[in-house]
Amino acid sequence: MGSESNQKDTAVSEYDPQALQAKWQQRWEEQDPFRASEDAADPRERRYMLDMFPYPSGDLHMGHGEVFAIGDVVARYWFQQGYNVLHPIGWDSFGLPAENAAIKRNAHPAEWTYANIDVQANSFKRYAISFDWSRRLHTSDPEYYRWNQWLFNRFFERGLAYRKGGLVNWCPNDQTVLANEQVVAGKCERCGAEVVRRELTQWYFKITDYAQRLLDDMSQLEGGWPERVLTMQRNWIGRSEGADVVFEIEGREEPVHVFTTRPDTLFGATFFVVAVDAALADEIVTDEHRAEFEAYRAEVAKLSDIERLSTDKDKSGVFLGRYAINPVNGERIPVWAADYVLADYGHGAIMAVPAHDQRDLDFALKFGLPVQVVVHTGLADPGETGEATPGEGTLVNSGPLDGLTKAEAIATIIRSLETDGRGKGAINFRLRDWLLSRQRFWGTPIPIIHCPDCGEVPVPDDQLPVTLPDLRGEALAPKGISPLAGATEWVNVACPKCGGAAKRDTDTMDTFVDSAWYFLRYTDPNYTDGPFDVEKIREWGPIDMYVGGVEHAVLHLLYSRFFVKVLHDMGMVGFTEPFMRQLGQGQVINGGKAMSKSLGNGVDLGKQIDDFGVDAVRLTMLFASPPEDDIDWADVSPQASQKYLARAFRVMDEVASAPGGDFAQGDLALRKVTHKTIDEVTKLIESYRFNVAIARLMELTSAARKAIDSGPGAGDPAVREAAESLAVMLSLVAPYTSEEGWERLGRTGSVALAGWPVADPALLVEDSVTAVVQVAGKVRDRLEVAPDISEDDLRALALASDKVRAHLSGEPRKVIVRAPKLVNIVP
RNA sequence: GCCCCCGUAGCCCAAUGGCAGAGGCAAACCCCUUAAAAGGGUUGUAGUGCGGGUUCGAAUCCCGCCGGGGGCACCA
Repeated sequence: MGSESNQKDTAVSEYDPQALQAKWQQRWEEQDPFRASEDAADPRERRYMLDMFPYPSGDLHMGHGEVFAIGDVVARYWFQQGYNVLHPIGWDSFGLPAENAAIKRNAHPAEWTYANIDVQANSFKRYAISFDWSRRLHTSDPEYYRWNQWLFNRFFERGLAYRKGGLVNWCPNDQTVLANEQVVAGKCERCGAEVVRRELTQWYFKITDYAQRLLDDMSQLEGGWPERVLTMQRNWIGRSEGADVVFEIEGREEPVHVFTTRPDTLFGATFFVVAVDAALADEIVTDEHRAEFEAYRAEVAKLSDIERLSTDKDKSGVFLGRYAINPVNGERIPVWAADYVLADYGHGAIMAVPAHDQRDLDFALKFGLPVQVVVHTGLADPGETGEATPGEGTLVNSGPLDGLTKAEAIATIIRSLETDGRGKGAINFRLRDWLLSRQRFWGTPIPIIHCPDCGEVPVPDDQLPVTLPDLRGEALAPKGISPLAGATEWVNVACPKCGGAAKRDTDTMDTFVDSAWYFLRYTDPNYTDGPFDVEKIREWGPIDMYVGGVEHAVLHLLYSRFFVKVLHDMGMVGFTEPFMRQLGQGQVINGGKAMSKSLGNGVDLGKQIDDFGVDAVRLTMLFASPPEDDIDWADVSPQASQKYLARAFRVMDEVASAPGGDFAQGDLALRKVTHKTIDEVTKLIESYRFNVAIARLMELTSAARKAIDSGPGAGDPAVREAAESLAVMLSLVAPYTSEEGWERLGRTGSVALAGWPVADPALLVEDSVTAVVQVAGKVRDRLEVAPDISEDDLRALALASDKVRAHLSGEPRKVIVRAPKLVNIVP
């Protein structure tokens, strides 16, 4: 090939992203290059890369664009490294939006759902994500949700699924109950409506049985999960250590337990508080006080959660006319009902120690209850100041505890309580059981039949799945009870046990049940003998990398961890944690704000792709910032990304040597750049620092550009080496550009499976390095030295420098040498 | 109120105890062009939010503030 520019101009092709997409998407469709192998004889090590599966709310949006780009880099890197990679995709396709759409269009939720899934699947294919499409699943398929029901039955058998009545969170907008985790600051996590409390009988999973293990097993995740997510889970589980103390209530046979983290302050308990909505309050209130109590209870019930839980709200409560007996000193203390004590934490009742607890003090001062100091902290009397003293100190007014420190007193009193049978050391969790019933249609029917004679009877496994009846349009409108209740024919069945007339449970499961185990089914989504093939999970699990949004830090991730522990106890999986590593990506925002319809600042992923091409959009997402940071689309330039890709493409396209040449004959300077880049990019990808990795690829591209234009020229083997390495490394980010470049380089087969380049250590060694010589921290000279120079030699060289000596008068006090890069002389 | 993370150039971000700048955007200038676009190239600007401290040496470690973000929040 000649070097005349006119000849070059005709040879160089235009970089046309849309044309490349059409060409290569079709080839990949034919070649199916990312299929995971189940062949037991396949010697490749297995890796499981999982993206949080999408909800089919419409087409893919910018957030999907980011999260799947990140996951795809990891998966494609592993493919290049020669692993047998499982990188599946499916849809979390049960849920409310489908139902709302169906009501509006007088249609079935499935129509909207599966139409959206098709749209998203096509977008994923265009977006060039390296999925194994053969493992696709949808949670709304009866063949999927049948296994939700099967698992429910197993949980039920083990006492881990149970029904109980109680106050629950109710979303008046969605007309359904919510789990604790789905209530954020008193509002519905999904729609933002203010949540109210309702008395309902509902199904729960007993996640609290696993609270301690959920906490303990986090040690397996340290270093693999973002610290932030682990902290959030710890907060959510909320373990506290203390004691259970038994109080007699005058006139009640059964004593009452309270949980306290401060048993040392037991002598300072001057009153007793029961949660106003606890059954105990209703039971023990005297006739004399009942009217007042009921009025108060009604008033509290009217408050929204937000008002009720607001910290700066005035304390309120009523005296119940009863007295409790302090077990350590026999004192009679009045029993009050108040809303600052929660019915569903601890035992729904507390001993109040106003001197050392601010909440109790506020209450005591408001109602004129006594304040008794039992820990001398050196601070002023809380009864005078209104400031409780919860800190360390010496016990006083506490009989046998006097003179002890807080820690000593806690240990002593617990021992003493245990001896007397009046209490014991105890641990309490903030975590509540997982409420899983939902009064909505588009979900998994709870496989229980209510029989007047046999009670709650699970639908036998061989009769699963309990499929949804065919309801559509108006029949799905929220009425406060499940739409399934209206399907009379469906509801009325024979009891599986006695054959008598019975009714199906009409609630459906929280969709978080669907997502709590879907990753296990990817190993064989068509498996018919169980939710997943135990043998295949042994091969693939646990998941090596899980990529998704931090918004699921407690919900989905906690539930999945719980499920896997139960499955472990059932002997179905060999591990106790599902996700060994987790990468939580930030959000894509625009102009400093979350994208929203009301703000009118939405950016459409499809439009971005139309304008700049898939590769440029992916590159922009990954180059903008570290994965976990938010990306402000107003700060980035997909246009610039496209320009870079065109530049990279031209380098590959202009290589003038034939494939298979001897790189060793190539220009040494460029070869060193190439190998240094390979080395650094490898480390950067492995530490998920994709933005920096891309910067290195840009440098390599510039170096190759220079070599072509003003160096050894396009025919030099080093230029080919640089371009081929670039094509492979860039393929993680920009698969279309790389495929085309690879083909232009005369290479055959998909670049995606070409194999990751390996840096030659011999080419990573520098001939010389610049050593900086500082005097009192200021740079005074630079020396070119051998990289393996000894400390002594470098010290001698530095001290011999004229520029250095000019700043020295006499002998230096100290010389610090860090060969080969730095000498600091302290005069 | 408590806990965590983050403040580096006009902007997005590198540098994890050793020369503050790798990369990009924007800006300015040059080459190419009849011209423009495209393309190629060159260049600056910050002393790291503020104040202390540790150290031969601090963006980096420690303490206290300021600003931004997040989590928990009447959990006994």
